[in-house]
Amino acid sequence: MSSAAPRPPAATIYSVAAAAGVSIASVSRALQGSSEVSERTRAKVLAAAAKLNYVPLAAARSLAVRHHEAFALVLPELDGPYFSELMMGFEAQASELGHSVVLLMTAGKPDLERAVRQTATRVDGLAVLGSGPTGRAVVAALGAAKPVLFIAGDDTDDVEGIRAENLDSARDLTTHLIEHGRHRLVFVGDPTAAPDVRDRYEGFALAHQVLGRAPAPPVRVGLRERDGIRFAQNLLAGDDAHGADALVCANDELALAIMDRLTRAGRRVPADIAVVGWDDVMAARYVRPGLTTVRQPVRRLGELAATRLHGLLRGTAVKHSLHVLPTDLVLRGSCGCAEPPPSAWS
Amino acid sequence: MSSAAPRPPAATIYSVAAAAGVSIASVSRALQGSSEVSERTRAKVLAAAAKLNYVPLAAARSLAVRHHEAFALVLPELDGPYFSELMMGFEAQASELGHSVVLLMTAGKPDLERAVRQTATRVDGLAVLGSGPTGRAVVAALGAAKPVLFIAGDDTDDVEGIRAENLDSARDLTTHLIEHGRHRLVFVGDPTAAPDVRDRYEGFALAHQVLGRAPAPPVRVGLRERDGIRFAQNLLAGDDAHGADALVCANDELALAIMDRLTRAGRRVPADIAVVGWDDVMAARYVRPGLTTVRQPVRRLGELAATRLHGLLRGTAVKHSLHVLPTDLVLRGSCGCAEPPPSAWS
DNA sequence: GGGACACCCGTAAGCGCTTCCAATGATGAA
DNA sequence: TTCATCATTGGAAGCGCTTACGGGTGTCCC
Repeated sequence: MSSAAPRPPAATIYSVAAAAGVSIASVSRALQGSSEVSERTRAKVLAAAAKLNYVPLAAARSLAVRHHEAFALVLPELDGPYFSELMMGFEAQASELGHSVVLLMTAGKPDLERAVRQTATRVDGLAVLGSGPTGRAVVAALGAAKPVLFIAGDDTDDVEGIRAENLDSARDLTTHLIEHGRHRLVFVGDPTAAPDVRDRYEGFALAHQVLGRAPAPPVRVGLRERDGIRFAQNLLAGDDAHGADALVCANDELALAIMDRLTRAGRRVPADIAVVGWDDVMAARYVRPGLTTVRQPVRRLGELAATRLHGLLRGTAVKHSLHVLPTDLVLRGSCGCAEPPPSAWS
Repeated sequence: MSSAAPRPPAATIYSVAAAAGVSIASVSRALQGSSEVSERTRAKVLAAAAKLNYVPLAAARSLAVRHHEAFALVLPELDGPYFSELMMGFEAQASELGHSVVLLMTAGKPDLERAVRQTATRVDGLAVLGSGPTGRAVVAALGAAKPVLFIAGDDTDDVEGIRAENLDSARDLTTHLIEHGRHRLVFVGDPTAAPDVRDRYEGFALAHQVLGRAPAPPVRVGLRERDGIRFAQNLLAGDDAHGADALVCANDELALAIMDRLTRAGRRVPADIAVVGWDDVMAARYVRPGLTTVRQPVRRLGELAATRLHGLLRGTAVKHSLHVLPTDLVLRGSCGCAEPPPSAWS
């Protein structure tokens, strides 16, 4: 049922040196592109390395040079375009800077601290999405042993943070809804769940206040599809958001699920009730009406995380200068705007 | 403009040993949970380690134990639920098996071979999505230096492969469409692009052949949104898929984009033309009509990849036993079936 | 009370790589 | 021709950790 893995012993710098007839120092120099080797030697080494299929051992190098050339990205999960984009941006930039990225997912991990520590052993720094439980666990596990960066979280004394703009866009979005003539706006999402959501609700409230209106308290639900379904059921049953004519949802996943349920139950969007979200996920432009939402520069956020970690490591980079990236409103049909024609569709 | 990073010198096993008043061997033993230490010593070591905020150096351990406890996952990109799910499954299982995962994205990388080699230096084995250009590059860069596993690719002499079932589900899906009374089915996708797509077209063809019909040749387009848009335009212009009353698309992204464009142009789905896809992405159940598709056990594919890599490494696991995971048809409205009621909706 | 045995623990030898330092040979100047 | 100079090279130390190996306790039994 099982067959041995007869992998030949891996080539080392010694076997390459022997094959090339030079010292290991020369092999190292030739392979690192140092100028201190003659062309002749370099050629011999390269040939030997190729023949032996030599893959140097990062562990040995790391030990010698005393760093890893690797970053960790720790995410709660990886569902939906937000995480994908973030990760792609991070990986691209890290790679550009010469770093590998090791990934750690925290959802469903029984011993988070252990997982964090194990990851931390092999990287120079970690970027963590959110400063919530995950973020705290990371800091708890690591102390200040390695640089940590919070993405879309609050920055604290010992941890830096970067994030996208939320408050202003929330205010604009809410104001936009009010200008559509909506009177009873309800925010769907839990402001205490994440700084992102907190800021969005704050913007929502602000838009009301400048008009001398009182914002309704938020309906505290999670960010996932299932939370939206539950909320929609409650709304239809008359329990939540009574009489609302506009729903400002904390993200698109929520908004999409709610819109779907409402529509199926005969409510018309946006005629009876407007629905908007955040993130501009792919599905947001496929539903009818298209979902009005806020596009976040998520990829850039990922890139910035890698860049900043790099800076932190090298001691260049101002400490605790929170970076905030701008966002864009994208208006589609669900807020009451005219649906853009197909040709302008993107 | 820049401030130094005054990170104190990291604690090592030596500093912990000194602080605990024991030898480094004892520290190692205590931290590894070896039984060869007294409770007293273990407690002292743990306390010292905690106080010093000790994070052991994986590089040093790797060097000593001669493996990395890490796998690489090599993906072309990370857009959409397919990749996310795959990665989540892979990471979860790898973690379960005590491995870290380092991620390598190949899209947009100028020097792929270099990137692969750099990644390979720090892992015990690599899982690669697809046996196409990316897969070949990996094998080229590595030779047989490390175990490599192709996910959803062809397995070759030196590389193992795992994948989801495609041919049968394609046959079933196609047959289902024919049973709905469709006569002119067209396959949208390029069978030469990936083994996945190849098998899907093969199943498509098979379904025709058993009924004594001749399958139409595939319309060779890519798998992305933009490819779907272009195809839809051609179809509307009468250039491609002339007279088709059913479109079997190589994936959901394509199907969704096509369905959207067609609907906007006044074609009724499924009345005028049925559209089906593969993957069961989130958006597939939000569009109206719901997209009939094939659900792949993508997460399990990721898990299996990690498990198999682990087996390969330990020499347990049969070589070249291609694993094929079963798939499910999920019937929604776009093929002509009655749309399931909300309560049965999932 | 002495020997055998467990049980812990410290010593030291590497793991594969980088890099400082000294040695070598070649080259040019005197 | 001789000596200083330079470009290359090899020797060797050391990065932090694991793990035989052997030595030192304490315990138990005869």
